[in-house]
Amino acid sequence: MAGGRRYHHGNLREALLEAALAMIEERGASGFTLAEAARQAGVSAAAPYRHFRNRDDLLEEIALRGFTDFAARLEAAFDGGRPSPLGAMMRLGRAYLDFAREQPGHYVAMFESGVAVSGNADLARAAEGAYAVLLAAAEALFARLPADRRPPARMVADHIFALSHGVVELFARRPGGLSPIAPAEMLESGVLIYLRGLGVIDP
Amino acid sequence: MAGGRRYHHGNLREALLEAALAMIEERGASGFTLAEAARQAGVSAAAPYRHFRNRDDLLEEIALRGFTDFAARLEAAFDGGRPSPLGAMMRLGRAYLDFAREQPGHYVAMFESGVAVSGNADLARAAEGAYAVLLAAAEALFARLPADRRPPARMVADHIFALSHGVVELFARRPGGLSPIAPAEMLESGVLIYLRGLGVIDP
DNA sequence: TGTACATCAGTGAACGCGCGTTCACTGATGTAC
DNA sequence: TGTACATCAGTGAACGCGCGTTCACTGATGTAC
Repeated sequence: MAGGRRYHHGNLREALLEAALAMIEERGASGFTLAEAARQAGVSAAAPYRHFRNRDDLLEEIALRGFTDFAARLEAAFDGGRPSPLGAMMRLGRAYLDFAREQPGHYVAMFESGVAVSGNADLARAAEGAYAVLLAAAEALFARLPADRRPPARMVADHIFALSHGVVELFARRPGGLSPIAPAEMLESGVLIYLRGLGVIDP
Repeated sequence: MAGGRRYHHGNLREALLEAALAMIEERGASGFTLAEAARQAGVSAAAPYRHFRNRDDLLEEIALRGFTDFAARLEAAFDGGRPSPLGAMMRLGRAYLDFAREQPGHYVAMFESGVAVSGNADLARAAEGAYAVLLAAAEALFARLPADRRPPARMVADHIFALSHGVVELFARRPGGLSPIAPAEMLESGVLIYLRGLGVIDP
């Protein structure tokens, strides 16, 4: 950026995260190496250890940022369930796919890297934050039903989570696409049919 | 097995596949190495090259066998849609989860290893065979509907495929389980709600 | 039944490679006075 | 404004490691006669 190589990089931590992210996008979680990230940032192989305990530490930081951004996007899409819980749920689905498409490296770090979410309190908190939005969206759908006729919100959140993840993994990330149906369309129709089955939408 | 080390292994190809499978189950697709597989089979690191062109070749063979077994299990579960297409579809869901649980190494090689299905004709054929069963099961559901009221079978097959895969990835393979709901129960309820939304089941 | 020989499935050594990580070090920065 | 010094963020060399793959080779097997 600022011309010649200076002894101090100035922003090495961020540069390493960025380089790692690009490598994960291109070659998957196991295709990322600290050595290569250092090389791309223009520093020695030892430099990253001033900013991260080890390789896993950097990977977890990427997953953490991913979950944080993910939760924020879902939260924004949900928007308190306004104007209608159904509309909010459909926005959530779109936001899910948008995130997976726009932040593929983060998505991989979060869900395909084998990172132990439960072994890192910050990570677990951030992941739960994202799940909480899904749960709130499910609950909002049933707010006007009599309490004894509400489906379990957790189950509904899990179903929609699973469907979304499945669409991403099987249909959104393949080169060319395994199916002629566009992922966004596929998730939208799937969720609509599912919600009709729940009795939330009239046939 | 038969006592001392003989010069000829006798069944090296199978032994390597088995060792690789076990490594994939334990450490994921990227955690498998030819060198370690050879070690476990008790042969030199060069021996595998008498049976496989390279590392990818072995991985593809595992994925191929996985898809073949998978298709056969789905076919058996579908059983021509007897006695009812609905019952057959539910059996298909159970067979999907059973396969993922009983053959985790194969499942990983098939869906998480980055193996290029489209780059290997045999593999592509086997994968299509499995998908064809799902498609047939979807079509069978609508056989008695008037043709102009049938949902697109491909879409339905894709939805159910995505939901199944999502359940496996998010809820079936985690230690302890991310959700208190058992995967089998979760997939079953999800498919039932979805099919009700399609109008295939009465409310 | 015995022998010659082609074929096959192994060996062992070597190649080049890149990785994660540690260590004692040093150049740059910023703070106290 | 100037200087001493602590702290910080780099370096470069080295460690031990394991991997995929190739090569010329050799021991075992099985077939033809």
